[in-house]
Amino acid sequence: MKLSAKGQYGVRAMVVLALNYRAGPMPIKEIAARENISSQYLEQIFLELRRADLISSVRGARGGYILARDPQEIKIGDIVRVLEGPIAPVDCVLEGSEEVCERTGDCLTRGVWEKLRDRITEVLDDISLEDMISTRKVSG
Amino acid sequence: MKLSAKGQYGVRAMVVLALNYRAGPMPIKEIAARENISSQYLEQIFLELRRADLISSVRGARGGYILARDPQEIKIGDIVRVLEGPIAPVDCVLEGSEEVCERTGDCLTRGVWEKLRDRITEVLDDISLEDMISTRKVSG
DNA sequence: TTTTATGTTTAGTAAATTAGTCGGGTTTTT
DNA sequence: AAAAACCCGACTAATTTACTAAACATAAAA
Repeated sequence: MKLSAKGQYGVRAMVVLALNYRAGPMPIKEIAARENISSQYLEQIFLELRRADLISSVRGARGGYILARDPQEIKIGDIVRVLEGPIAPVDCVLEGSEEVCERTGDCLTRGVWEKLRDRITEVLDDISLEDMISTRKVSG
Repeated sequence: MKLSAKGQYGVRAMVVLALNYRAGPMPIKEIAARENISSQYLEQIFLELRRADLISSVRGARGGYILARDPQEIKIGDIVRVLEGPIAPVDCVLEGSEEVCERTGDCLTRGVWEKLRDRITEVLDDISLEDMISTRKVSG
């Protein structure tokens, strides 16, 4: 039930981009230094985020990365799904796919995992980057 | 954000014990066969669950395992914590410990993870084994 | 136009974790 | 005594994680 370092790094880096939004592209090295992340590892993360159209890149000198859209349009869930895959506590309740295991029908555990998945999704899809940078404390 | 196989196996095995509650001890091999789990791996899992006082064992011929208390007294969260450790999407918001990272105060991501941890905890601590075996569908 | 700053991409890899297996115990009941 | 069950430590193969290396492509500035 843990987010991987990759997911955490991704969210932190996206928050930095959100803080820098409208100030032009920000080079990966600057973000990596600020957040104490290996810049080469962050490159790989940004590659995935770019392919998912959450950020866009500007090449060449004075280039860097920018959010692909406004901070309030990007939810934490969007970032997590790109970097960690579909949200689901167990594989048999993967979001999107209606795939089920052979024991469906008499599977007594499925209900809990679905409920858990839905609550996790609710939280992650409710909070945007804008929310994170505009409030010091997200109401519990 | 996935439960490990160990955690899933543990919950499934505990559900079987709940179904068998009051019918005397149930041998590990029977549970393992029924749930398609390696019985030697299940032994390791049961060892942890027993040490955590969630189940108790009866040795000798016709022995086996029984829930240590009533099914409604055992929450899914209890099982998950034993097998997966404290519930937390990221280490800096581990439940119980007030441990914080060096960036506390100006950490913008912390709030989301706390909220997420609390929602996960709510779900897992709300559902008991009794709930799982008495309802086919847990209301979403 | 050369230099340099930056992003792009593929490949590799060491450490950790996971998900078990193996092989023997010991204990208790029949 | 024998059978049925639990107890336990060591080992391991596969997978995942978290990077590193290195070369290349592109764009801007000098």
